Amino acid sequence: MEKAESADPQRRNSRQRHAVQQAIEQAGRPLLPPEILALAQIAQPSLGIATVYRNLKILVDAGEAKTVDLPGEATRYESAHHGHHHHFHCSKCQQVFDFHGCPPNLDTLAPRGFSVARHELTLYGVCAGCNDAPS
Amino acid sequence: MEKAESADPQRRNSRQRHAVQQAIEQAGRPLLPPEILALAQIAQPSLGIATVYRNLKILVDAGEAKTVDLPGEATRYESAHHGHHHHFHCSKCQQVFDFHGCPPNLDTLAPRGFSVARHELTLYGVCAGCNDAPS
DNA sequence: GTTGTTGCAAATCGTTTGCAATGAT
DNA sequence: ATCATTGCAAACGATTTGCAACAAC
Repeated sequence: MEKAESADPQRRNSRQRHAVQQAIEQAGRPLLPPEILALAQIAQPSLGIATVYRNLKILVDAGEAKTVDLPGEATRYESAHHGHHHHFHCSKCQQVFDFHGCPPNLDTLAPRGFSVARHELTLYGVCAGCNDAPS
Repeated sequence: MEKAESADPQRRNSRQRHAVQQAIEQAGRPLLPPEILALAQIAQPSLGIATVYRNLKILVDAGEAKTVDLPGEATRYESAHHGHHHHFHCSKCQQVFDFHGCPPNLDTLAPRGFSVARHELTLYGVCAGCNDAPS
């Protein structure tokens, strides 16, 4: 029910965490945990999925990574260092694209008394590639 | 991986499906499956959670209901007949609120060549109630 | 009577956690 | 040496599915 800020432990530089971070840092798109596992295992073959999840949580808490949630899909993770952007989900190829820029004055949309800290915008439609494609 | 449009069966008017639909139709906010179960069980006490899920899927496919996905939370369901709106997620009380109105020209944000059919906007912050509350 | 639908329990999927072993400081 | 971190397997919560009984047409 709560965030539990209880004195976080000292962080150590594990090879595993580094491998996980590298994976999401180098990917240009949001990755699923199994994809991250596969990528990170290139550097750390013994890596397990539980450790991937543990480190993803740590990285997200540390502001190094962000979660990307699309309806009906498992949570993806992406670097938090790739600037502010949003996602476009192509209904044809099911791929997720980044796009930059976002509407101004989003905070004025919330009901009075509400304070807006963050927003998430996702566009759905057909990407350029699929718009071209025969069918 | 695919939607499977394979000749859907004839639908019959089961009391259970009706109860599920009534529940989401009458709620003014997105509901969790267990909440829907509880509401629908008022009319159909024998109703089980599996049937709730089965009917939610049917209703969503039929365009009667919509899913509301928030990061880290289970999927909620709401009526598709309550007009266009977006969601505000309070980081304190974890409740989800509807708000109407949305930014103009959202379609111009997508990269060139992309066609925007739909959009989803979620604001995160603290709701009026929690902003007032002592702590 | 046919066949969509139900309820239950078991199964599945994504994610988390207990624990003893391991590694970074 | 200390204590964060790991790998594995078991546990977990949300959702799905097999199946025999049931109900809508």
